[in-house]
Amino acid sequence: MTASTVLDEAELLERHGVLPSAQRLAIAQYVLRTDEHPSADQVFAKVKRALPMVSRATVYNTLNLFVDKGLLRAHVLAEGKVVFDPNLAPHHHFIDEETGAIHDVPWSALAVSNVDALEGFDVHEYQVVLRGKLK
Amino acid sequence: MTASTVLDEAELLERHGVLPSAQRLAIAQYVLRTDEHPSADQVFAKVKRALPMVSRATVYNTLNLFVDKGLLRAHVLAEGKVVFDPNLAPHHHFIDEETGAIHDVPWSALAVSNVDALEGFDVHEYQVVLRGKLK
DNA sequence: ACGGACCTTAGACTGTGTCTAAAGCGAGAC
DNA sequence: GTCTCGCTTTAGACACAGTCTAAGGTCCGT
Ligand SMILES: [Mn+2]
Ligand SMILES: [Mn+2]
Ligand SMILES: [Zn+2]
Ligand SMILES: [Zn+2]
Repeated sequence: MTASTVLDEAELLERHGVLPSAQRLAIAQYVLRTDEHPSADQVFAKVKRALPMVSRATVYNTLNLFVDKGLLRAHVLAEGKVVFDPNLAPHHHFIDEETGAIHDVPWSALAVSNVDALEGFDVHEYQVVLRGKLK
Repeated sequence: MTASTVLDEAELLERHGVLPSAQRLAIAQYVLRTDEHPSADQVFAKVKRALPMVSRATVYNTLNLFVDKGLLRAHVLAEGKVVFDPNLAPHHHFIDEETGAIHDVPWSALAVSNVDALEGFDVHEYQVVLRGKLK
């Protein structure tokens, strides 16, 4: 994986109009592959292990750039932090009330009816947000 | 309304185990009747008009107390602020992407199927969060 | 080499929410 | 009527997420 992974990440960034740099690649290699829904400061902590001199501002700038360029989505699902999600397909979220962990729920696992018929609202996107404990 | 409204609020607080004070009543009279989904600092701004000496700490303490006592629900629907909602019945939320305004969507307006059959998740509550523009 | 565009950096700054320590208040006890 | 004790309120300090600024670094094209 290693060498070809980095090349693939560079290509992916370029295809989305993002010039690859060492910092952007290090951030991409973690955040575009995780299923942890990390916050910006969690990304910062992870990336510092691979690239100790990276700055907090660069991590925030890069995550926001990735969102703008369509490489990542940002979600607000709990108090106090935005989380980043490389899963670009529509899906729902389950939040473990005991740990705060966020789990993806496939779009096909649930069905929401009547969205198009809602009076007065022109809905661009929606998701079901579920809370509970793991079974 | 006015005089009997205050009495009703005091009774409501007492029934939920909250000792009524002038500050708590002033906060209750706004936040338990609004449909604006205000943030704590929006509540603070409103309540200061009626009770100019009220402190920010009291507003935060009181809103959290109301949530603990089941008079209010707190929601995190956008970055950077918790909003408070006196509508205790299950319902969904539509967020106007242009203004950030939050609108209630009645539970009966949508139907979510298959929640109970989700593998691995013991769901305690859920809601649909919709974003778009007003029609 | 040089210039210029773009990127990264440290740290200051802002806004939301919590905590602390001291003062205020009010319903009984006397 | 005053005391007292628990509860409430207050101002401001504090903690943390996120943004901004100003300065310096990097990468190319010439
Ligand atoms: Mn952002
Ligand atoms: Mn809270
Ligand atoms: Zn997700
Ligand atoms: Zn609501």
